[in-house]
Amino acid sequence: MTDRRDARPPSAAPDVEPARTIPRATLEGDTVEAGRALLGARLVRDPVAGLERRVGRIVEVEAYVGVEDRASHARMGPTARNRVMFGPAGVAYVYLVYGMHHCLNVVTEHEGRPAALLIRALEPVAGIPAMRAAREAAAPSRRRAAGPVSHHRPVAEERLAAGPGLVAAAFGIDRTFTGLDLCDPASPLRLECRSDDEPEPVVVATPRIGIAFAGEPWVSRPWRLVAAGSPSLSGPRAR
DNA sequence: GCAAAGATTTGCT
DNA sequence: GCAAATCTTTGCC
Repeated sequence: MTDRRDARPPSAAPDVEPARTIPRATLEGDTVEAGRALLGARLVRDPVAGLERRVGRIVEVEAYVGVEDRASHARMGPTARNRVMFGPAGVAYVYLVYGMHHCLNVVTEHEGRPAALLIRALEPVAGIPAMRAAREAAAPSRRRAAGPVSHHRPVAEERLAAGPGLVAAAFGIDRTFTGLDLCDPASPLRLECRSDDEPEPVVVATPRIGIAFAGEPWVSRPWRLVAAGSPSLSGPRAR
C-alpha cells in the first residue's frame, strides 16, 4: 500500500500545521494580562513511558507579581528555590507544597522582575487514560495502601486536573521540570495557543486561594482568573 | 542546628 | 466541617 505523504518533497509543508506555542512576548508584559491570554491555551505533554500525549485546556490561573507581593515565593528575594522567577518569561517554575503536591508556574515579565502564573486547573482534552494513570502513581501512599479493592468512584474526567496539585499529578510534573522552556515547540512540556476556531473564554477575576498569610492588600487582589462556567475549576464545589 | 509553616487534597466525623 | 498526610524551605537561636 502506498503512502501519499512519501511522494511529497521534503520541503513541502505538512498536512496539518503544528500548533504554535505561546509567543514569549505574550508572557513578558503585565502578569495579570498574560494570565488572561493564557486562559483557553493548552498545556501539552509529549508521550512518555508508554503514556500517550496529554493535552489540557487552561481554565484557571493565579498571578504572583514582584517581591512586593507578600503571597509570592519571591517576597524574600532570590533564593535557591525561587531563582527562576527572576529569570526570563516562559520558563517553568515547579515547587513542592505541603510536602506532597507539586505546583506548576509559568514565569512572566522581564528578567530581574520576579513574577509567575500558577496553573491551577485544566480541562482534559486528550490523554485521559494517561492522566488517570499518572494520578494513581502520584497518589499518597495512604490511599494506595487501601489496595485495589478500595470502594471509591473513579474521578470524573473533567475533575482530573481541577486544582494546582492535580494539574501536576495528572501530567506527571515535578521539580525536575523547573527551568524548562514552555515556549519552545521542541519542549516535552509546552504551552500551545488556543485554536482560532475556539471561542475566547469569558474571564472572571477573584481573590487568590490559600494565601491568607499574606494579609492585605494582597489577599484581596483579584489575581485569580478563571474561564467562566468551566466544569474543571479548582475546589470541592468548583469555586 | 532546630522549629514552624506552607500558592493542597482527601477522607472521615 | 475538620484534621491528617508529608517534607522542603525559611526564620531564628
